[in-house]
Amino acid sequence: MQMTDRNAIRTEWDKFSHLLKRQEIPAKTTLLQEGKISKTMFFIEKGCLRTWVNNEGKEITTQFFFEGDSVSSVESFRTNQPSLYSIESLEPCILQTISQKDFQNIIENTPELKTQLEDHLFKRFFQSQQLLYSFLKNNPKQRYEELIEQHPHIIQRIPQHYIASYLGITSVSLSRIRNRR
Amino acid sequence: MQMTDRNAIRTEWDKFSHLLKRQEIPAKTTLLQEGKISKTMFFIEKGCLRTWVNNEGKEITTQFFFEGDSVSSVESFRTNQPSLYSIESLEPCILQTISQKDFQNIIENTPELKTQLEDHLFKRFFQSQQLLYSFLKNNPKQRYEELIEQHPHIIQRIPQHYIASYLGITSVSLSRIRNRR
DNA sequence: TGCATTTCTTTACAATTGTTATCGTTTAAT
DNA sequence: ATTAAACGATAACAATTGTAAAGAAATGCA
Repeated sequence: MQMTDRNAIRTEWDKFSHLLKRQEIPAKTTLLQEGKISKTMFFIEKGCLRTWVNNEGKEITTQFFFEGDSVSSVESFRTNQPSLYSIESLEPCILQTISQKDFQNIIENTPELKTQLEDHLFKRFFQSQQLLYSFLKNNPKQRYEELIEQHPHIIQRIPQHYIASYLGITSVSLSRIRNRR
Repeated sequence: MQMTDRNAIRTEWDKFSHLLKRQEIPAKTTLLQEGKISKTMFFIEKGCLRTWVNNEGKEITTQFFFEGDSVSSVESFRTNQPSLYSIESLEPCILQTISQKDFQNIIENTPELKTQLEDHLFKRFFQSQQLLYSFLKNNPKQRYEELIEQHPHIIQRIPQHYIASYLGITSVSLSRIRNRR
């Protein structure tokens, strides 16, 4: 999964701002390709990103990220294994980036941040589980309504066909759900 | 989510076997009720357990555990929050149990084990994510075939209606999938 | 062994979803 | 401003799933 905890970790990282590099990218820019090893972590200053996996030629979006979020292929970043998903911009973005090497140095030499990172990962784990439960408990319509309730900014900002795959359905089906009743 | 990493953590824990209590329970025994705070971790010596959530009166099984697995409501155990699911035996079991207090003492005083626990949690996080991807990528039939391939012992040992809810479908639908082709 | 419970299958029907395609509309880039 | 690309809605049809009910088969316990 990815890191994303608005304003929580980011503020701590400001102490190491000299290790950050500013980067501007247009929309639809690939920051990490599925199968490659993640060597960079991104902080979103402006814009939004998504992660997605290729499933038999079709793109499935697995997560969205916005201003204040930190994004990387966490497993790949941590274990040097190939990433299971791609990271891509959905809008023109301003990013701050840090290398894996610098990141690991900071973590190893700052116990406080290490603890914070572990707590952060634990929270992400918890959220991932909650999302899984939503698939077990709810049908597509219910998941869509849950998304409206819990993450209205996603509905407002992201094109629907990305949201559809994020919900595990086709864009046709999402359009039907929206225009029912 | 729950801990489960056959023979990995367990062997380390043998050093603290004097803190473990042996417990024998019949099938269908509730070890932790949804909404309660988890104060115990279980190691399965013999038998199997499941975790499940209540969804509008219907039970949805979220995970299965077997010999060598360690089981607790990890989030509840770690944060003292009410558990989101129940833990229940599916067969008569022999368990070894350790209290939250003893567990935390060991973790805090054994850096090696603390690191091991964090790695373990990271792996669980990764698995939880993989499972989520399976829901995004595959239809029920594909998920069932994936389960046969990756966890055949579950198919062999667990009644089908539990497996059905674990796959996010009804037992009727699973029966149909099995008897197609 | 016998009985009760649990488990699995099957049927019929309604509802939902996937697929493919078409067609406006909106958005973005030059 | 014009053109191309992206996006969303809709239709028709096949396939899948949920629901409710009934019954067969397997299991567990007295």
